[in-house]
Amino acid sequence: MKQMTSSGIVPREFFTRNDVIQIANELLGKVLYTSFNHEITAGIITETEAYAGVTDKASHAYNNLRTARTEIMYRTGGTAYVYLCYGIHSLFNIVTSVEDDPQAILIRGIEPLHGIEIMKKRSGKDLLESKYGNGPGNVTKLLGIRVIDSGLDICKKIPSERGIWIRDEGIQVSGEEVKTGPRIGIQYAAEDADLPYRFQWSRKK
DNA sequence: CATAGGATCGCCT
DNA sequence: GGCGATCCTATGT
Repeated sequence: MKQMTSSGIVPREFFTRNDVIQIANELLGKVLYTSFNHEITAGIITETEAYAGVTDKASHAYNNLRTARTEIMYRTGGTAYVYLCYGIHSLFNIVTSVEDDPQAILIRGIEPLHGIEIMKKRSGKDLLESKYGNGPGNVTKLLGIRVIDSGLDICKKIPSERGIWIRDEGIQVSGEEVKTGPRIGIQYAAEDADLPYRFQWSRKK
């Protein structure tokens, strides 16, 4: 499908498809941007996990659970869903499918691309190695994403105040560089714990 | 109202 | 490999 608009912003139709597994796979190599207080940072998406809606025991929306927190997951594809994990980390997800079908993708890793100095400041590191973008808590730390950003529309570029968007910059991801496996930290999800819904991209040198 | 536990991370041994 | 940090959410009384 066409994923490139004139601005390069990944459009709504990319996210509203009813196939969260496919979208999680296709997000690898896309570039995730944030603009907070006019500070723009970006990273190449390297790891994702799919959460497959009301029948997925690992999903916050399992069994059609609706609460103040999960209500965001019921919005249209292309909406940001951010929540606090272990009282410490903000985890960033992208809602997929259409309204009232709460599928989502957790972004678990980025390779820092733009705004390196800002990311250094956020991480407290003098040297920003690419591995510092590994892990969902580290993604939000480097990009500055917080729980208050839950509900943002990521299908339009808002380079001021608080904005999140994704661009297709033509980065090629070959299938053989992508590892698929079970999701992390969801042992409670019983028979769904072993589903191969995690996608990791290791770029060849 | 009380309580248990989590889609994690980094430091410690 | 183990563990503490840290607080919101969901559930049950």
